[in-house]
Amino acid sequence: MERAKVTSADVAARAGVSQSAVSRVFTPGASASPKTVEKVRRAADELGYRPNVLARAMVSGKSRIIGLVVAYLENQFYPVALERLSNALQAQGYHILIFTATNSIDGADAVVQELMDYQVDGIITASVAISSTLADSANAAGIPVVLFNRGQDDSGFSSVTSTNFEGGRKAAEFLLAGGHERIAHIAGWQGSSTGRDRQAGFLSVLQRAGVTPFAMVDGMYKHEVATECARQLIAGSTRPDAIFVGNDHMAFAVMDVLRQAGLEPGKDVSVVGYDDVPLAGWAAYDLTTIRQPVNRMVDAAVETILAQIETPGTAPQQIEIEGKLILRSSARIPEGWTQ
Amino acid sequence: MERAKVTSADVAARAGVSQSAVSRVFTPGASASPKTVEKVRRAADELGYRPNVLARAMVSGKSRIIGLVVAYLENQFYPVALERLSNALQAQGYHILIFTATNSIDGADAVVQELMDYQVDGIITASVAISSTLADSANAAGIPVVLFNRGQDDSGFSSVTSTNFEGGRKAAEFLLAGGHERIAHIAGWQGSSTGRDRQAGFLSVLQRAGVTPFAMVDGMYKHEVATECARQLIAGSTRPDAIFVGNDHMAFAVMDVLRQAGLEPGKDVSVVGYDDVPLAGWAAYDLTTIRQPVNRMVDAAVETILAQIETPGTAPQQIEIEGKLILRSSARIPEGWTQ
DNA sequence: CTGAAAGCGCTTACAG
DNA sequence: CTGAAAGCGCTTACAG
Repeated sequence: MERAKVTSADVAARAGVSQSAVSRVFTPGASASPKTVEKVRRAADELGYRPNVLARAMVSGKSRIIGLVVAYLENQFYPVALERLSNALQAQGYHILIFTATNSIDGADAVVQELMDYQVDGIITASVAISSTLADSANAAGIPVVLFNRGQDDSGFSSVTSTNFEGGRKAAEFLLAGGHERIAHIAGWQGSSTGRDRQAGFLSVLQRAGVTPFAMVDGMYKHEVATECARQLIAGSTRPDAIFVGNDHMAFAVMDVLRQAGLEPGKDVSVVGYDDVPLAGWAAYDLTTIRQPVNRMVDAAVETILAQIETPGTAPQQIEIEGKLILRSSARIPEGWTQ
Repeated sequence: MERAKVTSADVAARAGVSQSAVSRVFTPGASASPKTVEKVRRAADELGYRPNVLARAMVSGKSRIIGLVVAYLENQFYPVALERLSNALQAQGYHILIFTATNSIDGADAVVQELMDYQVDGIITASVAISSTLADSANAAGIPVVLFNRGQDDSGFSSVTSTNFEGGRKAAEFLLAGGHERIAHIAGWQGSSTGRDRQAGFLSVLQRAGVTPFAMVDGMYKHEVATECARQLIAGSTRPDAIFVGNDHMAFAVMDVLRQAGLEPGKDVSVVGYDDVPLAGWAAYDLTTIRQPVNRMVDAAVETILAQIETPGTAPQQIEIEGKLILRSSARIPEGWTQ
């Protein structure tokens, strides 16, 4: 029962104008007399005509589609970012073609290649790195790429992150000021820039203070891995009195393990996370954490990618947005501590 | 520095064959001699050629794009579903064009219209209803629509839900069997079929048992609304001894409120949710809930939409998948209770 | 199996 | 402002 698609030619016939006239009426900025506009709009309404975006994309070379590669959707940070990203892009007349990837390099590559087959105007990768081969390929095709919440030095791409090194420092300073003596770190995935930077910032402060971390392991940004790490951390005869965890998602797992072992976060063991996802503010966790200002990060990503798309020649930029420490009850607050 | 796009004509020239030959080599099922295939593949590789999906879509009338409308991304149920949906569709060579919507009818309508402009092969709406006007329009265009986690009687669309009425019954039976006497219900949004069905099932059991609900309010599927509802529920001189909450996302808010008031879920007040999102299984909540088998729901949605796309004339179906009660510690378990 | 040609539904110079 | 025409990059009958 599929009604034949109505095209601009159908509208033209009904309105008694040329097909080009119809096109102009639907092209912002094109010129048409009020009378033509009127006739065309009426005919279009009667016929239920809407321009075929794909055809427009073919001839104009602009698809108004942004490819988005995401992973780690269990981590609340990403759905929240995705929602805002989609809204911001929709408001500008762009839409998101979404690809889910594993966190392996290969996974992202295959997916980005497919993205390019769709003639996307730009690509945003969230929490995913891509190979330099593919980087070259995107660059050659003139497709801007923005790395979201991940940096990649060699790529020549734009990136938007929080000040991860600085965030790691803040966590360490806070924990040190709290008088903790056995500070452990369950790090973010060491295969990612964010995991490495947070850890490096954290270590830099400890080192300058002459403190050796109680323990340091890679939590891989995975809930189950963090659970296992936390179990082992508290299994020995001496335990950490503080744990800096590479992101909130893992910190929740750590807090669950502590409580099940009868340890109270904030009292027996201080826990500091990274991100400040909504859940971190819920009473069940009330997690002290370094906030990644997701809204500002998204806005920056949108701004930079649109600039590169709409003003060819715009240079890629590496944007870092400061994150601040959010004090809650999961970690002891140093006497007289002021941000 | 944008290298000119390489087209099938470029490849043809280099391979010394016609443009049609190149097209055939890249069209699954088309005929080409081994020698042609060899020459074309080599030339394509050397040039870095990949078919333009948009051009293919235009002529074939198949975009291999599925439009997805989502909302409520803070509720963990949806990101989890989205991830699996995207993976399942990618595996079949389809991709998702994502639109975020508010939960208002108008929002979804505007968005679905835009989706159709992209010539999507099908539309999946998660947690969003669409108007009958738009339903007509999608039907007329022959675009299958699948409602995910939402039903809509009049639309003639496919839908995939869990057995919501039955789920509401189960919750009520469980709570009654547990000897609770003041059972409240913070319902899912009454503007949605899921919210209404769960409530109706719940009420049907209470009614047959001659029990009047202690209180019944609409939590709108919103965390903050549920927080407020819970506060009021426990503010009076008599309190509920059990609360059935329309989904897990709201149940978490309820548990937070109870604890902050010094009430222990599962002991002072039983809480039962709906969904069984991953967080429900984490120790901090350990929420008793009716599981919506998200994987099976997604698989059913994919199956039905692909059937309708690839075999025109396939009738829409309303699929209901059974959800079972998951026992955890947030609600008292009746003596000798067996599922 | 293969090439020449038409056509998918648009936008955009080009003349008028 | 407007129409005729070319062209975006493909697929697909149609002959051979």
